[in-house]
Amino acid sequence: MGMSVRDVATRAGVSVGTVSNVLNRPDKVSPHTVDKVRAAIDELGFVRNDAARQLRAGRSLSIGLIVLDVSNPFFTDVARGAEDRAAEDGLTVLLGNSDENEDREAAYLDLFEKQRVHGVLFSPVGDAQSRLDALHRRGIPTVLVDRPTTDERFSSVAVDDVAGGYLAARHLLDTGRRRLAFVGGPRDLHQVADRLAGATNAVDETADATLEYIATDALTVLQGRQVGEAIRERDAVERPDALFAANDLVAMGLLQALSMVGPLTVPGDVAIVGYDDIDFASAAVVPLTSIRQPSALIGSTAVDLLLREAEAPDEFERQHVVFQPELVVRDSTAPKV
Amino acid sequence: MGMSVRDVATRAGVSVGTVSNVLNRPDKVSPHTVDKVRAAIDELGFVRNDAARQLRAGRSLSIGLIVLDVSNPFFTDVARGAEDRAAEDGLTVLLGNSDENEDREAAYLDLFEKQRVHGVLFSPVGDAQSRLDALHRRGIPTVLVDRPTTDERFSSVAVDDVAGGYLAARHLLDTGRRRLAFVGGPRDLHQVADRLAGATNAVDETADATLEYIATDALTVLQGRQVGEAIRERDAVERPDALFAANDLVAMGLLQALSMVGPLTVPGDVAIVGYDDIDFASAAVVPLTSIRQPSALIGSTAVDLLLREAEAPDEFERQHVVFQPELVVRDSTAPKV
DNA sequence: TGAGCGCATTGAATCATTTCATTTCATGCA
DNA sequence: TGCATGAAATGAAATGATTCAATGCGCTCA
Repeated sequence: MGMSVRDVATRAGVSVGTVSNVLNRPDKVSPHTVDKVRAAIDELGFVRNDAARQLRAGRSLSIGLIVLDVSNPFFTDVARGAEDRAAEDGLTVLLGNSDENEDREAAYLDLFEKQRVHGVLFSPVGDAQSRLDALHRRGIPTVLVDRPTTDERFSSVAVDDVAGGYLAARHLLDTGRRRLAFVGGPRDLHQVADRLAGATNAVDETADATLEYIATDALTVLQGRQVGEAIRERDAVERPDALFAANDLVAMGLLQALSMVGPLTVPGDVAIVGYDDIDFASAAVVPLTSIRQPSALIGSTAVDLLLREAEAPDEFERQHVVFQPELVVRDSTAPKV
Repeated sequence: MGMSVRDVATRAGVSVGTVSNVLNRPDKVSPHTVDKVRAAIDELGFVRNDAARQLRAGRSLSIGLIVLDVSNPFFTDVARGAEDRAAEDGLTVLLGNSDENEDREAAYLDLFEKQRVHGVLFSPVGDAQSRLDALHRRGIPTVLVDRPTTDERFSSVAVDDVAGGYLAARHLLDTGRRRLAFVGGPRDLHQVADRLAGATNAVDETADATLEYIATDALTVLQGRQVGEAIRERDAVERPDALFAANDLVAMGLLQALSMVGPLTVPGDVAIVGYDDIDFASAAVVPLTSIRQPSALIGSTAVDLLLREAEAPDEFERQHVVFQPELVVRDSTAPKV
């Protein structure tokens, strides 16, 4: 228990400096000595103490990542991308789940600061201005994730939700639909606003097409089901022939309500497009057409920007990376027959 | 930047020892001095360096937690319970996602050891014998989560899956069903084996009841759908009138296949019980009866045992805590009319 | 007045690692 | 043989918070 470099040094008959060199720059040490030291490490079961390392180094070997919801596959994929990229530089990702709660978010930021992380990646709850100001004031490299910004103090990595909205609506129009409806809310979520804006752009290009906005209180299956039930009751002339849901959960609710009961069919009477391309989307009763985001790439890119900023905080130009989403076509939008 | 207790001490005109006392035992310091020191801390923006604290203390202020799948709501609830309990003792939970991958699991264990965590909570991948042996050899307090064991070297916190299986089957029998089928696999998952065993016990108590085992390769929606489609095609005499799925995802697949197409209804022709009571379960087309596990309680209890062991490693008697699951009745098992 | 008490404060030592200026030593070359 | 060279190894210093034995100080009471 509690073996230190000093114990290893004694055992191997060398100095502590040499043990440290074996650990960090084995090429600077003669092969014979390296062997002796490695043998001593094994015999004693020595495990490096990260705290001492970090104290000496002035900062930790980790990056903090705060997501809005760990159980959302989008964020777990982002985390995976970040971990893999960080591992390339021998760094670890500390994962915090804010659960859209500002107090939890603030608690994680405090923790990360005490831990002297290299920097923080995060998807802020609300506008988080005060917390962002504090991070900037303290000079902690910070990259905003899935949150477009023009703030020049921070880099950001996001996906073009306007383009995603356009893709979805364009696809519906291309497959012959004309009476579109966008389902989602609340409208002050930037994802909702942007996706709707993109859809609007596409509809505006097409003379005889219309787009209705149907608001929900949240992006959940239940909310989608309720909207779906309301739509089911409408007269045929009032009914949209295509629905674009702000995310896959809402889309699944719509699908359930429309296809379960009554005479309507998907995609026969109504086509549905979701957003996020979660696993459930392809496993739905009618496999769901959706918009896929390059989640892992978002994570790795964010780490990349973070490390570059951490290396040269003054010179590094903050960047705003925006990825393009991708349309994944499945049965729920097959053309009308 | 880089303010230390020394800077704070200078600013406040006191010694470093006093600053430390203000931080850790403010009642031992005169109120006037406390104010001076707090003011200096604010003015300088001093943030404690965890690495130095941990170095001195000999161990970190955290507990490691490794789960099989962060996106499974069961595990995020466990994590929440653990975090809350740990916070009571001023500790942090480092969350690692093994994703049922032994290499990732091993990497997290290494990390936690270098960090000198208080101990490790984990839900091992496979039998993990070698990793468990290593933890024991090094004297790292370890609590197994959601993994019943009789191993006297480790405490464990789990849910009685046999009882859960019994509850589910008993409920189906009580509501008048007689031809039961259990759907799930692979059978070497202890959850699958135990839940099936419990269901078998219940069926054995009832003279005219039968239980069929229908295997799946994994516990996913898709696998459930496939089984559901096969059942839909059976002749009425061959068809079960009640299905008990090894988890809610499988149950949802079954529900989709049975209730979407064809003449069968749920619960009219076939009743369905799931397991885990995930959010989706109550939002399904037919709200799903399910077995709920006290997930947060599992997490907090595990931390509890861990801390008691960490305090007195030699005296503390390892414990095997087993919680009882709970039946949550919804529409999918309404009695036959 | 001075001994005795207790609260408040001090600051050197400690934790484990890394770094780097210095030392050691073998080798090659004149 | 004497000297220069450079690779290898050394060990003291530094990182920042905490602890604890020692000290200071104000007060009471004889």
